[in-house]
Amino acid sequence: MSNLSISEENYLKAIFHLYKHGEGIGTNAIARHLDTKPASVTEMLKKLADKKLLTYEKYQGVVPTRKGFTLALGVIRKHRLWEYFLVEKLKLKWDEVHEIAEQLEHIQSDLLVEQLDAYLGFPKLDPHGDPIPDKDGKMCAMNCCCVSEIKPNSNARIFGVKNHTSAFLKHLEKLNLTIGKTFTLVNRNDFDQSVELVLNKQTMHISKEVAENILVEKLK
Amino acid sequence: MSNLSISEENYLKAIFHLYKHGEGIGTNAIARHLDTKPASVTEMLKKLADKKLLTYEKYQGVVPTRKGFTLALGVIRKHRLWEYFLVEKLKLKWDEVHEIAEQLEHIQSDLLVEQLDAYLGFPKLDPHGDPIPDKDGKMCAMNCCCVSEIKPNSNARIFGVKNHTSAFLKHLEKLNLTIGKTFTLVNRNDFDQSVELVLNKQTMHISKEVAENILVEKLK
DNA sequence: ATATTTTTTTAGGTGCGACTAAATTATATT
DNA sequence: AATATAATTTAGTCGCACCTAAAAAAATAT
Repeated sequence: MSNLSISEENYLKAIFHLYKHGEGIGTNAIARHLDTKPASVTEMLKKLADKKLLTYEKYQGVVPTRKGFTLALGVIRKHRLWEYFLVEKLKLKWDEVHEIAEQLEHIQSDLLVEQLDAYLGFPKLDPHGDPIPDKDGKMCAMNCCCVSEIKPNSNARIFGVKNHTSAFLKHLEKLNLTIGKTFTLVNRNDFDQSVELVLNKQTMHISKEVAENILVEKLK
Repeated sequence: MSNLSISEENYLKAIFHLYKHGEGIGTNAIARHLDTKPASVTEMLKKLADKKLLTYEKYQGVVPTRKGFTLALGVIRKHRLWEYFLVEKLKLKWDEVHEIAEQLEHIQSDLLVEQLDAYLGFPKLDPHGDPIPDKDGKMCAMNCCCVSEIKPNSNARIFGVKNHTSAFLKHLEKLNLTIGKTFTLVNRNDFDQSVELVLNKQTMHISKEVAENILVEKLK
């Protein structure tokens, strides 16, 4: 029975995300992700290594083990199920749920999670377009990319977001750039990487920062 | 903004319950309630007194302040709403929800609580018959007593329970003594305070311990 | 290849919430 | 009222998860 503290779960989650985004899992990166200091990370890595949740050698970085992976996925599963619940059942807005789910993801009860999943109808995607791992950690493959990666003159449908902060999501809401919307990217400006797109026959400008954080699936 | 730790919330809750049941709020009693040691309680009482959640003077015991009272009620509200949710929506059994609600009650988000309450239809009672405080801390008055307090030859309807442990609730389930059931108490045995009652035309015996933990409303 | 910068680790400390053992105060008994 | 018992508090520790400052190793630049 591996019962982890909230901190330990958060470390595993952070390491998982860095690993998946191929960002290189350094002490510094983890610290930035968790809003903590590198020295604290080093200590925790030793503890997690003792528990066989990752392999760690001084100065050599970190590799999660299968067990660590599985536990991280379990936390992510809970986070995304709760987000789905909060939006679909409790009618919270997509920019209101992240902080709450950060708390709910640490509730320990397998029974609870499985019943919640069933109650929600085994959803595949959370309100931000992220795939929800099933009971066995499997999740649907994602075939999407950032707006900053698609070519001018292509059509795309908004699939999800990379940034989950309330500020960003509210901004998207204001621009009417929500999940499911389709648009045509008409131009990318070389000097600042901002893009022009047409949505509902209206032309709009979005900054590089915004473009990098919107995930789309290409159409046709 | 008074943001309490989980420990602090648990102390307030324990003190509230002792206070309400008129059990005398001693360091010892609180420790027993929280499965901790009296010395630890003393320290925490000082901290809670500093935060004006109770008044405390050495060796003189404790009195919760209005603020402490309100915060305790808030935690209890959340506990009971979550229990209701777990049973009514997720279909957990009444003996499976207490532990989980002990965790969920510490989730911090006013918005979440109010939406949950609305989603559940503003329930007045939780699955164990305990009243759920509303937004303002008001809850319906309870007019019930223990089976150990009613007289032979009276009819009663089961209203709730005092003991929330899984063991006790499973026991009741087995005896078919669940909320809403009505019975006639036919006799109380002097030597062990056990009682005989008739439910669905069947006579059954229940121990003093069980009788003390079943709440009933008297009929006719 | 050496020097500089960045990253990572160690050493030593802090606050929280628990603990044990010992001292103190309150309560009950005779 | 004196004494025994029970409740409470103090004093001193501990583990966890964080911190800062300084040392060590790795990466980068010259």
